[in-house]
Amino acid sequence: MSDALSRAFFARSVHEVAPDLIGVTLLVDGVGGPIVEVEAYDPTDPASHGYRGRTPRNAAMFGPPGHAYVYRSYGIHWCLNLVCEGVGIAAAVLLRALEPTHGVERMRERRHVDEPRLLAAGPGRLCEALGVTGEHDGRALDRPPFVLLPRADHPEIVAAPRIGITRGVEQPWRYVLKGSRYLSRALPRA
DNA sequence: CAGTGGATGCTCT
DNA sequence: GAGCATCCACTGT
Repeated sequence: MSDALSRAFFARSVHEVAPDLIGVTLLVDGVGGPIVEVEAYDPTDPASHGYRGRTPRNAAMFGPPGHAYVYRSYGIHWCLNLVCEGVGIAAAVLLRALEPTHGVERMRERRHVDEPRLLAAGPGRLCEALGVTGEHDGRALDRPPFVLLPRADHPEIVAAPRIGITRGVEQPWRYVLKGSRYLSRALPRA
């Protein structure tokens, strides 16, 4: 097994970190797998929660890099971001999907679904499968329950427009593992 | 398959 | 009071 990702990994622009996260294995209490889909949200981005300044909800986004930012979506789901850049700068990468490889049985129980394809394909599903909740907001990513393992090989990555937003729609800041069966949605046709 | 609408809670205007 | 970085069930082809 390799060493965990260094803190310096996250102290960079989201536009560098986001594609670098594709293929990185995320585990929460031993449950998870390789990340196959993410979205970048930078400080100048009107679609970002941090765009209008710091609030109680988005405080973790402005905190030190290498920490989690977890928020509630549509009153029902949790969504997990990995904070980048530096203190006082709102920058984070939203995790949208991963390939279930570790603790698959646990994911099935939490999701009440059998098909591997539907276990962690989508930001809300990913959090439910891994047991991520608001309790994880602001927690360091290099300490339990989180584990992040570097990828072995450089994967083929495709950029596309982001999903579910109304502003900043033209930015191709969604990154996916090419050919993955575990995406939240298929890539738009070229 | 595509499209629609409801659930549900919190933040910010 | 509006608007969500969503998911699921249900409708109609």
